[in-house]
Amino acid sequence: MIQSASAQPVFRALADPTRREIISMLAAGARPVGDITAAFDITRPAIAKHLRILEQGGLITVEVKGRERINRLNPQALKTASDWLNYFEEFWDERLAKLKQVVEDKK
Amino acid sequence: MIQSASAQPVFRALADPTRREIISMLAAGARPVGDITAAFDITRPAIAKHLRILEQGGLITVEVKGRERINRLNPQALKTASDWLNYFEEFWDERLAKLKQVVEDKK
DNA sequence: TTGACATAATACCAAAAGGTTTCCTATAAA
DNA sequence: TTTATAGGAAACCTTTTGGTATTATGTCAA
Repeated sequence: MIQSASAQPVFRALADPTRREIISMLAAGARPVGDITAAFDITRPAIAKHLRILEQGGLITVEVKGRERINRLNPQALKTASDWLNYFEEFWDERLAKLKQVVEDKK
Repeated sequence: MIQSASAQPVFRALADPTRREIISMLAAGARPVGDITAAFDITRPAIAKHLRILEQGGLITVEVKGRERINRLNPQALKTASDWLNYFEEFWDERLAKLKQVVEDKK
């Protein structure tokens, strides 16, 4: 299969539940670091580390605005992971699997 | 959003590149531990650990057959991760985003 | 029944991950 | 022009991760 070269930082970013929650949060709108920190029980430096990993995976972009850093979801990066998984769609989708079977039987 | 309770072991399993390669390999057919080990540059115990993590994530099932352990892909588990990601589809799919815009404008 | 084979189990190690506290810097506001 | 606010940076700690080597176990085959 075509193994996307940039899949690793994306899957790495998605591996942590806190980071996935941050993604869900940012889907509702861009937020500064402080807002995000307020929604969790961990310290700001911990959130900052998660944000950096999300940024490395291309999942968020950061816009510096005065003394704030606005974190914005970049959903295109999620597509990288989705594409990888969807390659296996034929294996889990029964309809597709049966169609495949019919096609192969006709050969 | 509906946060699937079982998403964590799946995303955890997907986080490692070796494990994703194993998944790709098993998509072509079930394989015993030795076969999988032969395809990588790491030792059998290392592969065995990866397989256990894949099993914990529900991504593979294991069938003991004599002295062999046949590892079989369980693609349904991949769907768990895919579903999570597809929740955000509207954010990355321009067509959908525009449709959403039209619907919201009509309100 | 005696090897050879497929794999598990255990003990161990180094590095990475996830967190904390403390201190520093830049911007906004009084 | 102080002072409060938003956030970064560094140092440190503990647990998890990904790997190793070694030893043990059950099964097939000569």
